[in-house]
Amino acid sequence: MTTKQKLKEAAMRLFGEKGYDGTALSEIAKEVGVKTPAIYAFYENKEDLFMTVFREAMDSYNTYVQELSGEKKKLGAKESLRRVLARQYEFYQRHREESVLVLRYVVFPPVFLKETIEQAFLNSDGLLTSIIEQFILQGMEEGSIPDQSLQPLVDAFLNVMDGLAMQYFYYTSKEVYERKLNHAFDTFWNGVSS
Amino acid sequence: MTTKQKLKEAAMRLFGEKGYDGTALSEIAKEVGVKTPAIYAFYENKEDLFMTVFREAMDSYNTYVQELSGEKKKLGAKESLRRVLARQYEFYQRHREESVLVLRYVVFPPVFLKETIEQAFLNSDGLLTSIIEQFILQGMEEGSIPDQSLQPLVDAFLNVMDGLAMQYFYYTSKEVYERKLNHAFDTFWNGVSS
Amino acid sequence: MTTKQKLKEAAMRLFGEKGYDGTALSEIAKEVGVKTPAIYAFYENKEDLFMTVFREAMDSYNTYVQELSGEKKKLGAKESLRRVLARQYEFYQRHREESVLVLRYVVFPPVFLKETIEQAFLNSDGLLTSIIEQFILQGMEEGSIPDQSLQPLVDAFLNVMDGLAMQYFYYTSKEVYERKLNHAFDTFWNGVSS
Amino acid sequence: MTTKQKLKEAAMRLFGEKGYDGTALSEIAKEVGVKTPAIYAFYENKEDLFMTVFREAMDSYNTYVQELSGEKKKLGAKESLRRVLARQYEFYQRHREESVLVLRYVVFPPVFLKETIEQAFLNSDGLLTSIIEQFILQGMEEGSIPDQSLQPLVDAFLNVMDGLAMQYFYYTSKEVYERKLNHAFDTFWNGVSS
DNA sequence: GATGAATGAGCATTCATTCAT
DNA sequence: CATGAATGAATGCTCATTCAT
Repeated sequence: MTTKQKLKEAAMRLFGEKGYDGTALSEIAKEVGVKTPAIYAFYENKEDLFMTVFREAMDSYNTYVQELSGEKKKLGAKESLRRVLARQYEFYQRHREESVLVLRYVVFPPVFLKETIEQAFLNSDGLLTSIIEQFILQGMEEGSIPDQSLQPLVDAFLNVMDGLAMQYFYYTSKEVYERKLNHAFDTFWNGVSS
Repeated sequence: MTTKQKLKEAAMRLFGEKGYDGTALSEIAKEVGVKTPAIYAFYENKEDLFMTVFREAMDSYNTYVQELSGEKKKLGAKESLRRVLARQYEFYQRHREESVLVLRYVVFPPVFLKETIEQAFLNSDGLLTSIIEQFILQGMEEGSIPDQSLQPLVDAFLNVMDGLAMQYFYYTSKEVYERKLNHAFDTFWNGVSS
Repeated sequence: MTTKQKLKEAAMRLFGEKGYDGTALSEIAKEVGVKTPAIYAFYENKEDLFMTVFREAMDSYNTYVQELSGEKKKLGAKESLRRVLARQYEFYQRHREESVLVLRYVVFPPVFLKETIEQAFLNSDGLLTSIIEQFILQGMEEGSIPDQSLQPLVDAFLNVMDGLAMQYFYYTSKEVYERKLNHAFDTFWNGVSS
Repeated sequence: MTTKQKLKEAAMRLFGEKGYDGTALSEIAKEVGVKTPAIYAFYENKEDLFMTVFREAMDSYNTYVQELSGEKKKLGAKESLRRVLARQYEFYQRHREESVLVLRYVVFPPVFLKETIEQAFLNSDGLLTSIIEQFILQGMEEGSIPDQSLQPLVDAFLNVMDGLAMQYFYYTSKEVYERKLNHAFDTFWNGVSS
């Protein structure tokens, strides 16, 4: 793997773990086995490295989420919605570094990123919203969800997702997390389908 | 107000907004109208100042939550649970700085705080759990919640709370947030009570 | 003498000798017997230190020049003009560091100083011009200088001064310099008075 | 034009404008449209590039001056001397970059150049002196200059030249400069011929 | 309590230079 | 010839911290 790629990965992990200000370029370089100035052969400066890495993580998350919409017809609404949570969980597990980074900086953006990130977040949020809407509409068509206005259900589901996002990062136990995921979803579905 | 108090407040806000590493003692001092070394008259060092401030924020949050349990008998279970969310929201609004700080460092603790914070969090979490349990039991006694095992409902409710916590910090609009809060709770209660 | 003062003097000499870019703050600090960051207790940054020092040198030169005009009546025009050169020479000798600095940066200003310096130079130049004018007028009144238009003589005298300024810095020998000064002035006066 | 030649020209301009320490090799390379290490194919290091360029500028100036001596018989002494100034002026205009460089580093040589430059300067100065001497002697033979010792007149003329050199770099206006040149020379000639 | 002076440690960044390709 | 990758050395600057006053 190229030095540039390795720098990106080290940066991803360290920026995620210790934050932008808490991560020295020298640490990133050291992890890659290179001296600090070598970074400047690939990135303009610390901010550039961070932004590159952050954008990539964000894109990776968005792509992951977007792929859900391709599968809508195969499953019932309930299973589709559960799959959304499962997929989010899968992303956290397979791309832990990206997840941490995205979550961290979406909730606590450094000043110089605030605007860019809000933009990116609204984008991603809108995408997700429309996917959820489709699944819920599907549920109404199927009859598994009674006819009612859409927004409350979408809001509730997004709330479940956000709650699970936070919990993923402070409940380290797989079992506990999966239990919480199931309980949250079951209660949600109960509320939606009755 | 004493310098010490003023330092605590400035530190609270700045540590919350810009993070531990992103906040220089000189900034805190400047906000208070004092030179940096003056801080050392009250706090051993940066870490000490941070810990003091963090602990206080955490305590403030815990106290706020704890006060809920005193009121259990006056209201029905549904209203009591809704009040929990309302109270959390109230805390965010009245003590925005404390909220940001607690949320930020519970989810992303700096290395030197990891252990302390996990302890504190488990504590707070346990407290909250038992309060929620009581309200749900009350609901079962009242008949507003069908008999069933407790944990799923508690997990679901805590998840609603966590979701709302995150959302408070990235949806800045009051109206949007309140809508999301109501929709999340209504769906939860629908799922729980049916 | 205070550290601040000592810093200024070291900066004056080093900036004059080795230029702005050729002088590291660490050198200045070292000469004063202090570590580099101590500089920041007194000056905002390198540019600030330089500007302070430069402005002071410029002021010092201007003051020196200005003092000439107070003495006009005591001497004949010829002696007064010769005294201007003598006084400039005296300034170079007594304030060698200031001289070098002023000359260096008036002729070769760094980009960030161009404007400020041009301003300061025009100021100083105007001052000097009017002093020379007075002495020449005095010469005409006395009859030592034939009536004629002023500007050619002023231009010629200022040119003598500029030439001597340059020569001071590349002819290190006192004797040679003084000879050149006398020859230049004598020829000038010959040209002016005939 | 060859890369080597282009490098020399870029170096000439940049070293003249911003000084040796203020000019990065990368800037020079960028102006030529080449990467920094390419420079090392032609020059041993920065110093070598600088010295090459400086020597060339110095030679160019010397050659220019030397060419004056070939023409001595065609004109009267006065016109010949005026031509020296005109030619110097012409050189400044046609070879502005070279002029700046020569002037800058003759007056303010960097440490590593001091010796070389003093040598070169004395050489050039001697050359110029002997040319001026010839013209003045010619004037005496012609009778346009009264018999007298040579040195004062040579010194005075060189002073005029030096003054004009300095002024060329801080009076940007062509008209002003030409006026100053004429006034300086006329006064000089007046002084010399009477 | 509070401050001015000072510092050690560290950081982002620049730059001249090297070397394999 | 020219470049990409890499580095050692240095630079300006920041920051937490100390200490005498």
